[in-house]
Amino acid sequence: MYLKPCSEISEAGRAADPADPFDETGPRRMLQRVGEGRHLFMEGDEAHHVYEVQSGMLRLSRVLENGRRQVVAFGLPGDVIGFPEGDFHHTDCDAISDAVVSVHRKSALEVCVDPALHQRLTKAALREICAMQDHFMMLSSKSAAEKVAAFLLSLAERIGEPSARGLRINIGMRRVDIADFLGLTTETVCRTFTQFRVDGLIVLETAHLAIITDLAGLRARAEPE
Amino acid sequence: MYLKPCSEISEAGRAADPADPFDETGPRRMLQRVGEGRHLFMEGDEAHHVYEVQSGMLRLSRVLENGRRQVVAFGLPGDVIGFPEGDFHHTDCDAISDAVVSVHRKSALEVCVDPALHQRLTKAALREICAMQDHFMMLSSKSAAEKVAAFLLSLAERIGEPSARGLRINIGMRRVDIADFLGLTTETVCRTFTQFRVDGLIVLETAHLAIITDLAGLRARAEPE
DNA sequence: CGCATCGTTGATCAATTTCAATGCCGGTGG
DNA sequence: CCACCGGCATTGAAATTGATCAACGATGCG
Repeated sequence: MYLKPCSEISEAGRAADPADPFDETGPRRMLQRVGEGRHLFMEGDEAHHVYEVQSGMLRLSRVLENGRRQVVAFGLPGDVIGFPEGDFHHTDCDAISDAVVSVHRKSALEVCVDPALHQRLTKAALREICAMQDHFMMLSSKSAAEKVAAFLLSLAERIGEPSARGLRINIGMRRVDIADFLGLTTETVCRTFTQFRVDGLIVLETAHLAIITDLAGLRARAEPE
Repeated sequence: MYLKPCSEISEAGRAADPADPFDETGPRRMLQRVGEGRHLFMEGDEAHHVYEVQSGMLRLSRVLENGRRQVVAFGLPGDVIGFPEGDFHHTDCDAISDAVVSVHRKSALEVCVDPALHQRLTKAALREICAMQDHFMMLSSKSAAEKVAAFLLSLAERIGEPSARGLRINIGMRRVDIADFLGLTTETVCRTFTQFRVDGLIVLETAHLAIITDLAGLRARAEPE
């Protein structure tokens, strides 16, 4: 069982209501903290806001009745999350690590009272569509090695930091999140990490701190043959 | 090889330029025909328009260098397709069957000169995001049977017509399209159709005309266990 | 009628899932 | 301070599934 049933989480697991966000830079910038493990919203919730991730990492996922889970996306700083469909959210969203998001009324997507914000959100929606198409390519990649390599590379592109030994990645999510994101099992993700490690493509300082030591080699693994 | 290389298609495979669409109901409604097999746009093309499908069926896909293909979505009547990212299209789009689309300037997504249209397109973009999340669930479904069942059900929901023997579906796309949409091979799609047929869930009048004779049974196959 | 394209079926094989056990680490309480 | 516990990561062996390779059938078109 990946997630507790909704009833158990109830209000306890929720982040504080955005009605009382802490406010850093004036009314234009309503911020909200989301503690690790807390839900920002859940599938079926009425959608009042969209969110821009400022810091931390969030996880967007859908859960099937039987407990199977698909991680739809990870929300990293700069991402806009919580695009509604109709008046409801269609995914769960919870924080993998303590996060701060800025809150915008959903209506900012529809009407042009704040043209700059509106355009930013619209562009984000289009970027999201494109990113999801990229994700399709990852999901349909036939082999586990291709998926995991592509995943690491996309993560490196977003949050990789150059270091002495190579590109350093702070992998915030757990193996099961990666597995559910890529349509694999945790075991397969693990084995693939190990394979990359013994092949000298990456170094795992800890399970969540990876260094890409052979970028070209990893890129090669992201493609067939 | 699924698709001819770009060079072979060149301009010959393209639909007529939208600069000269036929016009049925005045300037607000610029229509464009896309003959079967013709491309509406290709990955990397500069994006000037977005399109609303009026009739026919289109296919949105991405092709990897090695010829592997992922069908990102099918464009059915009512769908809006061609959402750009930056100034470019990030998928190919071609017609599976003769299609008619109405053409809107890309800018209609950004500025609110025509609020009704703008809102319609924005809603379509959000719907698209949600639909892609549904597609993720299908792609990550572990078994081929689940994928194909879910695919048939979603198709039935969109274009199914009640008939004496059950819900009738005109499957416009070929097996290879379904396979590339679901991350399977044509052989596996075939075998799964056959399995559903011998199990009495569907009847195949022709390869492209299916009737769901046991909706509940098919729904059961779309889920694990 | 023959060719080309697509759909179907069969047999084999490789890959990943599954099931199971062990290791690792941080937190907690005696 | 140390032992224990729970969650997560890792590894191993077996079982299942879908890909692959190959052949054949159906259908439409010149």
